[in-house]
Amino acid sequence: MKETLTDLLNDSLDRACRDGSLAVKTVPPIQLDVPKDASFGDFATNLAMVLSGTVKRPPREIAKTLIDHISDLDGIIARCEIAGPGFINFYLREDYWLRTLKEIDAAGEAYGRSNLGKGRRVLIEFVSANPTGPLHIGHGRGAVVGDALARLLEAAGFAVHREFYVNDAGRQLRTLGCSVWIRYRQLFDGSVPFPDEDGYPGEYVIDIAKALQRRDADQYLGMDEAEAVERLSEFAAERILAGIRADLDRMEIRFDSFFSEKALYRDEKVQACIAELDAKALLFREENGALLLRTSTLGDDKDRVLIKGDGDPTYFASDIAYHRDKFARGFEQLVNLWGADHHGYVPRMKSAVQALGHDADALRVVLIQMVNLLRDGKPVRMGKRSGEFVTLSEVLDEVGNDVARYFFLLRRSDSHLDFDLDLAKTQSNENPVYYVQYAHARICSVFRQAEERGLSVPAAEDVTMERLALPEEIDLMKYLATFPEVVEGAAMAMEPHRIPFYLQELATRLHAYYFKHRIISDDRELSQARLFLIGRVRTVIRNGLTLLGVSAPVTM
RNA sequence: GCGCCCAUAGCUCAGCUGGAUAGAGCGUUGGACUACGAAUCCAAAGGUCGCAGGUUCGAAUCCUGCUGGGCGCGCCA
Repeated sequence: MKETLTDLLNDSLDRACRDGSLAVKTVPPIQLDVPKDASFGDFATNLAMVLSGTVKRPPREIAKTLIDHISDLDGIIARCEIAGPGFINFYLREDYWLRTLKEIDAAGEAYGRSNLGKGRRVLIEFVSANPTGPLHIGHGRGAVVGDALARLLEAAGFAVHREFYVNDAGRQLRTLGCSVWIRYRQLFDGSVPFPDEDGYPGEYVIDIAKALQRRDADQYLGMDEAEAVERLSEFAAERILAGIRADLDRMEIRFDSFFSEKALYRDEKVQACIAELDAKALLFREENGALLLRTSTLGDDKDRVLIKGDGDPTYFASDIAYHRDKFARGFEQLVNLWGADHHGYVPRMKSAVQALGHDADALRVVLIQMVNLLRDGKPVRMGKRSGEFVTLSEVLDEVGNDVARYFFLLRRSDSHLDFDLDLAKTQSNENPVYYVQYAHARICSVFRQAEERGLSVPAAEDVTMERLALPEEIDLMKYLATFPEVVEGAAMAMEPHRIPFYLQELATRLHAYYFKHRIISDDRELSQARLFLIGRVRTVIRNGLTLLGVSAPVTM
């Protein structure tokens, strides 16, 4: 309906220009807002104020002209008012909102979806945790936000591909191999020392060594160290990756592909990428033999090394090759979720994207800030190398998937998050998760009640919807009508947290309505109308929760 | 030293591309179940939107400077 009004305004502006009442050369984008204060109408526009600069006439006068030129053929506007410095406030006919209910009824699960993305292919890369240890809570946040974002983009009409980048080529993996190697030998000879630095001390490494011993006994002991470390690191990475997949599976996060860094080298894609950049004359060599990319001309602070003086490629080189491959696979828009501590890497990667011949905006990076795990109000220490971190799977054991997901999605992803384990575990009103779920369960309960009393809800066209005229009812309908815009906005801004906020507000309105008015009464016609209304609320809550990957329970 | 992010109620945070009297949850205080689930609802108290300038019809939002906090600045990954 926002579009309908926008059209009406555009039309009015057009008409006013033609008959000479307004001299506007360039039409500004029309902005329509839902005012915070309901007394300012259902929608308001600042159009007159925006125009007053170019037209050189007082805003209120322009507003008057615009209103006079509106032709509301469908009769959706009850009245318009000029307010304050020159706002035009629109008051829609109340029965107009009944259309929203029919719309939701007709669309069902599809209500809120749009074709904004026009099927454009998007690759969203997230988690991408190194296969050197189990996922921790920070990874969990990235995983959940990435998944919700993917769902949002799908809802907005994009063709989304979810990818996990596996860093299986770097030094970290070798370090892991060494750690397992030492733990493995310790199983046979307790005097073998574990290094103070440069190793993964975690308990899970010992488990891996034991598993290796169970499978292959002592067959690595006599092996050449380099070869043993190589084979052990592979074994360990596979095993850890399997654990990561199990965690993701548990959160119902599925990837379309796992992309191996090692494969980039194996398939000589890094070399091909460097050759392409070289052909574009974007590379230069320094005295010591290092090869650099001229990123400084593309928005980065300085030029970056692709091949080191010793001949080895940098991580940056393989990363460029990786992104080149993403484009080569036909994705027009790339979305990366990175830990916020990598923010300095963003301009570098964007300049690389430009070097490959794409627009800098073809890559969008969503930064995920740190998570502080709190227990008893105190932060739980989680040194990466201390080995005593709390794993994601332990957190899931404690609080469950719904709660974990909701907590992660409750804040903007680029701000710090305190994850309060005690709060997350309380099954009470202090826990925000249940508020929305309860609204859904409550509606389901009313429907069960209705059924018991032999009350069924007829098809939309047989419901006497005009019986819905209470302020709380109109209010609910208006709010339901904004859901598609909220989804679109959240998708385009890549801010999933807007959805929980919307749902919370919707639940508030539902609870308030429920408390004040009876749904089921002796008035059969009224009862059916009200059931129809809360049925649509249920649809929207369910659709919203689905976008978050949180369940919508029928009972609690 | 340079760069990025943040600063809003006692606490945790929203505030949609600048819009009208800055919102929510928790906490505090006081109310509401013989009717559809009280995991709920209603009400009150609580703010110099870090500070100082600037841009304009209009600024929590944009610009500059400052203060305070987080994080980056490898031929590491």
